Amino acid sequence: MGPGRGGRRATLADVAARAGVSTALVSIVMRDLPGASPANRTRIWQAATELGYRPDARARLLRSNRSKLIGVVFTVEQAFHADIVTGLYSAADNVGYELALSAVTPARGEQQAVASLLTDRCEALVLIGPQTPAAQIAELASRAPVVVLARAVRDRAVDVIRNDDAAGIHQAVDHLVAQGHRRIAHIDGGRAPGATERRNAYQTALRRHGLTDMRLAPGGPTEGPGAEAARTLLTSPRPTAVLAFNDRTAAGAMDTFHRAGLNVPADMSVVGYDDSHLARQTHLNLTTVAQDVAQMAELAIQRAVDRANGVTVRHRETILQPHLVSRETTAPPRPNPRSLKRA
Amino acid sequence: MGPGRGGRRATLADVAARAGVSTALVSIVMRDLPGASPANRTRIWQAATELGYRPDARARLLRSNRSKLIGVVFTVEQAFHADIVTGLYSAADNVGYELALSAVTPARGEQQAVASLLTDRCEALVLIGPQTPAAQIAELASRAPVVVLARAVRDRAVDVIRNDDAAGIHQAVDHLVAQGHRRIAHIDGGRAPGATERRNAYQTALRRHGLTDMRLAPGGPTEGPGAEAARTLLTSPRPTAVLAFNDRTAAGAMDTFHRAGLNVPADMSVVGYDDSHLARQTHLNLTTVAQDVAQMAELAIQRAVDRANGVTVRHRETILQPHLVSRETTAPPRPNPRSLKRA
DNA sequence: GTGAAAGCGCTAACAT
DNA sequence: ATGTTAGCGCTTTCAC
Repeated sequence: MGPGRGGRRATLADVAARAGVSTALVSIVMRDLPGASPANRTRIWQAATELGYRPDARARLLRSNRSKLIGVVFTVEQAFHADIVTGLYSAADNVGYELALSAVTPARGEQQAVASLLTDRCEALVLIGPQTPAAQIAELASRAPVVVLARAVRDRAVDVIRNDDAAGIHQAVDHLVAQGHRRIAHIDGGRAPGATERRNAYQTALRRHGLTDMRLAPGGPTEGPGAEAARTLLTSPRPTAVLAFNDRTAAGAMDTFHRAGLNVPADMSVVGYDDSHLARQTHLNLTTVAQDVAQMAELAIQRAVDRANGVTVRHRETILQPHLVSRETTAPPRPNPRSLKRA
Repeated sequence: MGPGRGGRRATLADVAARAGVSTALVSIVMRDLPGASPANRTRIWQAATELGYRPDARARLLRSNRSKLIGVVFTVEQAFHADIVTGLYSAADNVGYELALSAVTPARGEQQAVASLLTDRCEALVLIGPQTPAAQIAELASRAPVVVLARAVRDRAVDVIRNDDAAGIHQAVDHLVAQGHRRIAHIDGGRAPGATERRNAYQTALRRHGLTDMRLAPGGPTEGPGAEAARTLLTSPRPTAVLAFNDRTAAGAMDTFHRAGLNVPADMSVVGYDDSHLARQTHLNLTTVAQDVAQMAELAIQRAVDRANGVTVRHRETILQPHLVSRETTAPPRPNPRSLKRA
């Protein structure tokens, strides 16, 4: 039975000794490189298995001076970040890289998360929706290639992959207007990355449709602020549709509406943003603006690897087109009793 | 200005050369060990800063043959896991360890997550709510100390930190019964870790109160199943209270109730489990059974470090007492509408 | 196809 | 207080 855990972990040398070959040969076999006879291949694999040998990542990387590691900074509570991390894993795997995850928690800032990644000798860093000021991110970029995901950072030194917030919001507004909505409110994301872009786009979009009845409610990127902001929208004249900063904001808002006895979408349409796994939950079934997470992840890894290998990259900023996913939280408004009276 | 990124990263030797001292001395200073003159300390720090020097974790750990690394396997979409990870970071920090995070995603199994941690030479592994069969976990434990969090695993080889599910459920039931509820349903967690324990405890607890009117709805650990299960509870005779497997299940159920025009808690009381950050969201404000996450995290790290250092640990399984947090989703049932008949 | 030997960047003994 | 030296486990020439 297995190696137990009493003694030292098995090393390359142990395997070599047991197989009666040199360490160099074992190294070749373990990495599946050409240059070893089939006979030795099997013999070495067997010895390795018997000893429960696992290569030591530290030593390997120290020697080859390539960590094949991409550092990822994400916020542990953000559902959308989780979706992206999922995508990053597959993308990295495809190009032979590993991910080093470093979480931002209420007690662990982005600085700290980044510092540990640097110590790990990541070849590049991917920051998901970072809150760090652009100047600091730029400075970081002088130490390692940096790819920023889901946030706009205008700096020549950092790569950015993000979605076209304006386009997404416009699609959402177009959708609502096409259904006949005229009073469309927006619950914004406060200081969250992308909030400003979406807020501005909301205003532009309404104007473009000749709608002057704007209703902007200060919100935030989570359910709580969404629910609270929604309460302020209950007062007459109530909007017939709400565009939320993201899916979580939307979920919070819907909760408020349901509690107030409103039916979504009959009495109130709601649109989210992100198409996170939350939106797809059958009980929410939220109409939302989808960012192509898989593609974002793929591009981010691609970019990170290219930079790490000194490939010259042309576009520092890649802006992806989002698309509306129409589910069941939007519908034409039903005639408002008060406007009927007026008519 | 900084080091730029054209050349090699600075090494200990570079710093030593620049400061005009030996590498050993630099090593001492970088680790803040006693044994260097204040004069050299400042000189070395300055040289290091000028060169933008960062110690290489790999080399350091390779040499000292202690990785000071605790591997953590978690599921990226689970809110409760996120809470635990947050706690683990602080706990590890307190004892001078780092965390190596390895996520389980829809496309990346627990096996794979564990394998990468093993390659990283983590001194111990913490598995959060793993789904892996006990036998495999036991086998893993022969390769490295393993601490399992939030799941029962009866095996001499692995440490377990979990909460007393039975006690938690009993508290919840006691709370509801004290408020006057007699028809209490349970939406279970399906095959999720802890689901069986909670389901059994529900039945025991009701019996203990002489309540024979059980209503067990098959659910799951997320909102979707919770919402769906709740629909089956709407039929008469409706329960007056629902005990959900966890907070997410509860959130899904509440959503269904609100849509059905029920008021929580007036028409239906709801209790969750975990006291995840979700439960604390002001819009939910969920009565729930709280596991002390900080303490779980602390104990897990403690245990992991002890094992890694060969300390003999007495209790392989530590069972924490949860406690009920009474918020605003529970209240005494109001008289059955059928008897009031629209009064 | 295979092996010997020289490091990767660092720490830990042991000198001085 | 400071320097010298020998590796940690691995990959990579460069011989054979």
